[in-house]
Amino acid sequence: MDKLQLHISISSELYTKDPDSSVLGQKIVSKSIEMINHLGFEDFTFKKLGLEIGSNESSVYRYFDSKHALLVYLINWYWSWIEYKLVFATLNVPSVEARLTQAISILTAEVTEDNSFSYINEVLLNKIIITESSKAYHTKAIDSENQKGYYKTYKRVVQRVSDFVSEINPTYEFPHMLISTVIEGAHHQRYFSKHLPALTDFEEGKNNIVRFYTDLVFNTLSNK
Amino acid sequence: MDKLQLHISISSELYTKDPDSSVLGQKIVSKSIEMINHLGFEDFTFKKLGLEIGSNESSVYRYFDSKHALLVYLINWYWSWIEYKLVFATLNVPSVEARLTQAISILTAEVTEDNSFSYINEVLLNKIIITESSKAYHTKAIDSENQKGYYKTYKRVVQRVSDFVSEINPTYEFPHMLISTVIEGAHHQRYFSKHLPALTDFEEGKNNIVRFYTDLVFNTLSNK
DNA sequence: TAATATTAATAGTATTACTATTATATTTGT
DNA sequence: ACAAATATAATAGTAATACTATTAATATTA
Repeated sequence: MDKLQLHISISSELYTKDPDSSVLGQKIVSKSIEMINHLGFEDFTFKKLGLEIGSNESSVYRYFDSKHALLVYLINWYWSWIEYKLVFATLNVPSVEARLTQAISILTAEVTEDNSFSYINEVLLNKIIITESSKAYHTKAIDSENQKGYYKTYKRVVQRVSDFVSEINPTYEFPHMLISTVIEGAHHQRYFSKHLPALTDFEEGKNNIVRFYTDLVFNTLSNK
Repeated sequence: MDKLQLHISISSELYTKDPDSSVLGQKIVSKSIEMINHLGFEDFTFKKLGLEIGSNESSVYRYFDSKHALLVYLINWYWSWIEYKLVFATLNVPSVEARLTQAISILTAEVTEDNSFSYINEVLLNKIIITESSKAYHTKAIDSENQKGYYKTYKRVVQRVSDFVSEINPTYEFPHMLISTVIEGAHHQRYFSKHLPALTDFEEGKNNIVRFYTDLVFNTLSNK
């Protein structure tokens, strides 16, 4: 899939004006990914973004209602991209076990290469998901936003992988818990490995996070 | 432990003036727990707090440098309290397996009663931990704050329970990952059950979250 | 070319997260 | 009992944030 000109389409509730439809919009998305990484979401502002892209704060507001809305957009882009990778990687794999193994790897591995089929840097976006995404849904407005479909892409990914789990063990009670635990857990472990290593058993180059969650899932499904 | 006049002591880096040392300080802590629950951390301000406790914004600042510092204080109070419960519940339990079962239950169960041995409402505090605590450590200042000991209570709790894991299976590679996955996971599942139920298999009254994580841990430790 | 849409620039607002200063209580040591 | 020290309240102020509104300039398209 490396040089494929893939187009991720994002549903229209997630922006005011489609950022994919203009050069300015693409610059907004592309530069905001860099800046959120660099400054952290709290210190990132539309004013600073406008300055960096040689444009104006008010121009950014025509694409996104708020910086929260921009973060939600980025998160949905990310999960659409993961969903694409998931579908692609499991398309012609006959064994469910192998499909689930692939899926867990995609969900828990660090993103190390920017596939550069677009103006979006997936390596940096993965870092944003790890460090900032929880701020998007830990909000008082969660319920109304959920109704508007702000989190549907994420939910669809969880459902898709939970289906593999249920196919392997149809009587297993907690497929969604298992997969959401794996996804959120892996993100936490990657963050902890850099900042709170006492909470982790991460070791460079040993693929511990992917191994840990893969074993966790298959032990859980095989046992009892 | 119900009516015990337990005193949780919080190390002095975590406040400017010890809130436990005055009526005003206690009111600050007590009221801020209510208000953060009610408003969410973003909309909670020291100005609003001052108003509610019939005092002044600037008075609050003498106890805590910032609202971030107050959140960190509350988180440490919570984990000190959990640590106390952990020690108490496993004190005279001879079997490690039973100690670990107890520990997982304490870490993953919902807090439903305010033990009222102090001015702190543990039920509300548990809700703050679930919805707001990730905002405390997903910060650009994490590394310097970690060095100052802002997260040591949490790390100590993880270590304590990881020790049970290692005692049961000394060759198991990932005791810290396992326990931090359980803790963070359980908090996520409780939040999802209320706001994003598609990510969960929660059912009222069936104790699914505690059961799920207990099974996860013991399957992982017994297998292979 | 005119109409339309897009973008840039400017200005303004309420609120936030503080800091600094001073006045007034309250506590404490002798 | 009284002065000294300390704690608190009140007021004012600041730079920055997260926007909104308006107008002007520039592209695009019909």
